[in-house]
Amino acid sequence: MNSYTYEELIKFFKSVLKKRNLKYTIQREIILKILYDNNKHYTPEDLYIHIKQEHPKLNIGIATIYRTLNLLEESNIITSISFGQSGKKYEIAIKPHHDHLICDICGKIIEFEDEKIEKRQDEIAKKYDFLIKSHILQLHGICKECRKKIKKEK
Amino acid sequence: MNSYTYEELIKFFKSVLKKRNLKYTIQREIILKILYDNNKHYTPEDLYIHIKQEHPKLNIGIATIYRTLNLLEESNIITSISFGQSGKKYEIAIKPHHDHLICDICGKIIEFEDEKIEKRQDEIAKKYDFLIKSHILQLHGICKECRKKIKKEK
DNA sequence: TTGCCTGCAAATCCTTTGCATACTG
DNA sequence: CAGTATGCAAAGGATTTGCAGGCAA
Repeated sequence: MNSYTYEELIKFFKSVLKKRNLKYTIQREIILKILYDNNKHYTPEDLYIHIKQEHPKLNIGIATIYRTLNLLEESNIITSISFGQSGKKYEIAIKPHHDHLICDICGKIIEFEDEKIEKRQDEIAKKYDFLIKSHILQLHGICKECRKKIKKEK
Repeated sequence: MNSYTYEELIKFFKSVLKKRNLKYTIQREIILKILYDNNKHYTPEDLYIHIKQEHPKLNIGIATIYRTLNLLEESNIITSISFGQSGKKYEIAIKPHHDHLICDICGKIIEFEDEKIEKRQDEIAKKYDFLIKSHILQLHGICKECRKKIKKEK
């Protein structure tokens, strides 16, 4: 699948900014870079703390983070999601379609890709007359190693 | 659609209440009934407005709705989810697993169920020797109505 | 130089909490 | 009757906005 390099992503971001007569600032760059480099979900607060630590000389405000996240989300460069009690979390949207097996015990992530599922998704979209832009598929559970460990403990 | 009848659900709810020494009130009943009857995702505000209209004589407070939703979520009777700009939405949890088509423009959520995808997931899990406990499948994009709107605006 | 951006603080919105009264079991 | 639940209003958090100075194009 077509993964974006960081350079390609920046290029895309800059073209979005240009179209909307907006500017490329160091704050916007840093936020996007963190989200790109670390394949994790961040709350605005997470990002704020991360930036304070990594860039102590930069006196960033939380408002800038909110504004930037909203801008990136509108531009479909990042997406947000929230389940249960957890707050809203953001992650890069423009990435290859890596689906995930996630072990809820040890946190290990196994990536996979499956043609059959992708194809079936397209059929479903057609049925509902829906234009798919991206998708998220996560299978949560317990990996082989953790199941072994659990057995031993018993 | 729901695997539980309303009576079964109420019975389950009452047993939860009993265990925790809590009481079965008209407010709790109404909220659960709305979520059961209308197979939709509600924000607390949505529910508040709905109840004000359907039960004008009942002077319900928004705090009660929040408290009840938290109680129902803790009890795993409902679940919450939030995508994109939309706030947190609640729906009945005790029903067959289903996945989501999410319109990134208007925030509408279309639910679907697909045997083929579920089956394929099991095959993938077997391949990696992984025990699936749950999964998340979201197809993001633009719904029919929003595509129409966009066309008109051009 | 011309706006857009930023940090700050104030404002706003959403959710939770404290309290006195009402209700369930 | 005891103890929980409710509505109300106030408190608490999270997010947005207004503003004056700073910066990208």
